[in-house]
Amino acid sequence: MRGNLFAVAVDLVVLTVRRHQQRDQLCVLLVRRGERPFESHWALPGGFVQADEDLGDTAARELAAQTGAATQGAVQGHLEQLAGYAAPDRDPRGRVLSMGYLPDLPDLPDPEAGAAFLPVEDVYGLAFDHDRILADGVERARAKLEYTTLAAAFCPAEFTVTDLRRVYEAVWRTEIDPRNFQRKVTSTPGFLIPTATRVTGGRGRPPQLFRRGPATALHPPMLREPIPVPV
Amino acid sequence: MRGNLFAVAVDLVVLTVRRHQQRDQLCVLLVRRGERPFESHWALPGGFVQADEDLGDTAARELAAQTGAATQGAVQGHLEQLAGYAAPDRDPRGRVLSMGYLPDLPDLPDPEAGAAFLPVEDVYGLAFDHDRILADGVERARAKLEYTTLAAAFCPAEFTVTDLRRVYEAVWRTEIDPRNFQRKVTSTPGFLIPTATRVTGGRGRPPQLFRRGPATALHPPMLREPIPVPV
DNA sequence: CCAAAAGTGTTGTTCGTACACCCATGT
DNA sequence: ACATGGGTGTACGAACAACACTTTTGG
Repeated sequence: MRGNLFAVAVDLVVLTVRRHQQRDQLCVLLVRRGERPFESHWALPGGFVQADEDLGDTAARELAAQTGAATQGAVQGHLEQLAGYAAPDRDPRGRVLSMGYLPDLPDLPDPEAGAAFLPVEDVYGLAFDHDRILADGVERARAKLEYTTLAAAFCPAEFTVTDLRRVYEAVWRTEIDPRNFQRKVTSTPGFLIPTATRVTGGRGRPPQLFRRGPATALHPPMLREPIPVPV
Repeated sequence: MRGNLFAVAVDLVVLTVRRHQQRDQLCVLLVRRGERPFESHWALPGGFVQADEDLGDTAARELAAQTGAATQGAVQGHLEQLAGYAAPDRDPRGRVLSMGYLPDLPDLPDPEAGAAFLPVEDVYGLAFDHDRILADGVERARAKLEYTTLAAAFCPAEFTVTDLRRVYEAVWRTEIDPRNFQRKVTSTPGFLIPTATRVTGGRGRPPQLFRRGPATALHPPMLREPIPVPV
């Protein structure tokens, strides 16, 4: 069998929306490397594929290790492959191919020591080519908000339409008309399930609380820009 | 460095539209394997990543080897990564990770001996997990017709609106209203460039001939189904 | 003239945007 | 009362489906 031999790794782009510097921001889970190369640099969590593992197995195992094993069951089937990265010089130790993975999962617990959620806008200089993998993951997540119900996974178990809108606004860095957004998401069957309770204590009219519905696709999709008119 | 070692390969899903059994059909380039395992089975063209090659380099090299080196220059930058496949038992020789690639290229010459374009609908039982890779490639190509001008790459250098429509119909296995299709594609700026010549010899009114324009995106996209109403 | 294929005009519907307006609560 | 945020109604426009209709060739 011709060809060079590679170590194969999986790197995770774990995204969430957190309040940072007085606004909701898209954040990514990073870990501080404890060994060379890139010792003490931030990096995406990940690890090598072991014997008898498929890529998704490795991704699920690493995800459970980083975010608490409790979520492992719910994680299966919600891991999306991003792309493969295999530039000859991407790892000084030798040839390593890394597969990027993007998990779609509900709101996450706070990270352990040595790990943190940092706003993607402030992140530069990650280890290896992780800046690139992160950029691809963010772009994929942005695209998925358009045609899937992924945004609801960034919210807590119960949330308001405004919470959901803030997810879109944080991920896309745009402003969305609250009134049209309301109609759009509440009229999509299976996206949001109303609960009996309402929120109290806020300033205005108490909003309705919703849970995630069974729908995964958005038809028609949510539009990201005010239509790029082709003239 | 922990983890198992893999050979890394690239497999190409080279698609084209050809006339087969009296109708235009989406066909894929396959090669007959000359060695074990899966000797004499059909397989996707591909090969192993060599030293100092990145994945795209390997894909471009294999593509040039299979379709004639003449196209190599035009091929750069038109290779889209599909996904990585690394099931532990996908290759009996040992652990092999394969990256699928989908080239977007203009109409192709006839294949060499030992290779053929076969209708994707008739293809089963390819070597390794190539049935799966093919299915992923076909689905990606179908999706790309919606929002890119890829369909024009399946046509000869000069083509009619009807030629272009037949590409959509062959790839999507649907029927499209010729009149609305005409308006849609001719009104998208940069998609089609009219030429001075017209076709003669056909049965009805001679159609206008077009060349591929510079546009790569389709805004708004071409719709694939009569809108899957969510009720 | 007639059939066949190319191409245009028109109408109804769906869906998004913009924005006026009403609702329900805290202060 | 009034500010604040939640939520509804409505008018306008863009784009698509459906299909009648005109144009231009070959037989």
